[in-house]
Amino acid sequence: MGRRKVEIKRIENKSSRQVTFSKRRNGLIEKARQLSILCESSVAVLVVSASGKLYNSNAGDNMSNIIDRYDIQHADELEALDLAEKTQNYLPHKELLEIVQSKLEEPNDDNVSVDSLTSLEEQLEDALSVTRARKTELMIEFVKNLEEKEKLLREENQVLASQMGKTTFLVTEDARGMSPGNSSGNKIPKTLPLLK
Amino acid sequence: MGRRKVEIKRIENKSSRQVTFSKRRNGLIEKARQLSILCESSVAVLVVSASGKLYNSNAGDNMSNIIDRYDIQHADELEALDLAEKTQNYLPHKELLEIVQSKLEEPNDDNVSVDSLTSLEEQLEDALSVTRARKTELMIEFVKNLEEKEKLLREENQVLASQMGKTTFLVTEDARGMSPGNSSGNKIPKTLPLLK
DNA sequence: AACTATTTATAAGA
DNA sequence: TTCTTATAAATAGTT
Repeated sequence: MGRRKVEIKRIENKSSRQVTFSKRRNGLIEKARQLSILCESSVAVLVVSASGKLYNSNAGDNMSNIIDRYDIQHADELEALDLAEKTQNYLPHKELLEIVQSKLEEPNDDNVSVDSLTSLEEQLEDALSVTRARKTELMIEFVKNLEEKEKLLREENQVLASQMGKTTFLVTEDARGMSPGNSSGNKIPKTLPLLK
Repeated sequence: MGRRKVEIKRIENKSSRQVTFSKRRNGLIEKARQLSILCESSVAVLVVSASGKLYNSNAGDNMSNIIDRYDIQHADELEALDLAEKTQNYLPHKELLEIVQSKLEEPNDDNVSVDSLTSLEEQLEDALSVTRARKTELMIEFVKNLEEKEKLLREENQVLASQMGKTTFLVTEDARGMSPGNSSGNKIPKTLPLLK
C-alpha cells in the first residue's frame, strides 16, 4: 500500500527504517483502537524498538488488566511451581495474626514471648517476600537477558574491531556525548542481582 | 476499506461484529508481525474479546520479555507513589521491635494488646515493603544502566559495521567501566528521598 | 510534515 | 465458513 510493493524483511536503510517504524507503529495502534471500539474488546499493543525504547497503547481497558489476564492464563506454565514451593514452608499470612493473638493470651514469660514474636516476625517477612519475589524474579530474569545481550554485543564488537586491525574499543561521537553526567552518577553494587 | 465506509463505533449486529472481530484481529496480528520484521523490533498484541477470551501474539521476542519491559518501566510510578503515601504514617522498622517487646511486658489486657499488635503488624508490613522497595529501586537503576550500555554498544557496532576502515574514535576507559561488576560505591538512587 | 500513486485490508456479497 | 470483489484505508516513495 504504497508506491511500491515491499518485501517483508528488514529495511536496510536506517532512516527509512525509522520512518517506516514510526508510520506503521502509529498505524498498528490506530488499528488496535478501532478493533476495540468496533468489537467492544480490549486491546494492548507493546512495541520495543531496536534501541530498546518502549511504545505502548491500550484500548477498552487498563494496560495492567490486559496484561494481568495474559499472566493469569499463563501462570501455570511459568513459575507457579516455584512459588508454590516457597509458600509451602510458611504459614498463610492470615494465620499469623491468630498466632500472635494466642501468644498474647499465654502466660507472660518475657524471653519466650519475645523470641517467638521475633520468629513470627521473620515468618511474616518471608510471607511478604513471596509476594515481592515474583517481581524480583521478573527483574532478575530481565537483567540476565540484558546482560546476555550485552555480552553478545561486546563479542560482536570485538570481532568487528579486530577485523579493522585494532584491539581497542571504539565508540561514536554521538554515543560519547549522550546523557551527560548520567553514566557516572548511578553506580550499582555488583551484589544487587543476588537480592531476593 | 471494504464495500462501504464504516464508522468507528460498536457494531450492533452480533454476527457481523464477530466476523469483523476475527478479520481485524488477524489483520492486527499480521501488521504486528510485519512491523517487527521490517523494523527489527519486538511487538506484542493482546486482545481480550467481550466474552473474556484472550488472543495474543508476539514477534521479535518472547511475550514475557516484552511484558517484563513494560512492567519494569512502570514499576517506578506505581510503587513509588504508593509507598511514599504509606511510609509517612509509620514508625521506622527498627522501633517496631522495641515496641513489640514493651507490649509484651505490659499487663496482659487481651483486647487492647491484640488491637495494638494488629496495628503493629500492619506497620511492620509496610516497613518491610519499604525495604523491598529500595531493592526494587536499585534494580530499576541497574536495569537503566544496562539498557544505556546496550544502546551504546549497539550504536558502536553499527558504526563499526558500516564504516569498516573509515575514521573511528578511540574511547576512554570509563565508557567500558560501566559494567555491573566493577562499580565501587553503594549509591542510593535518586528516587529514594521520596521514601521516608 | 504533506502529498499521492499504489498496494493492502476488509465489508458486503456469494 | 470460506472465497470473491469492490472499495476504503494505509503507506512507500517523493517533495
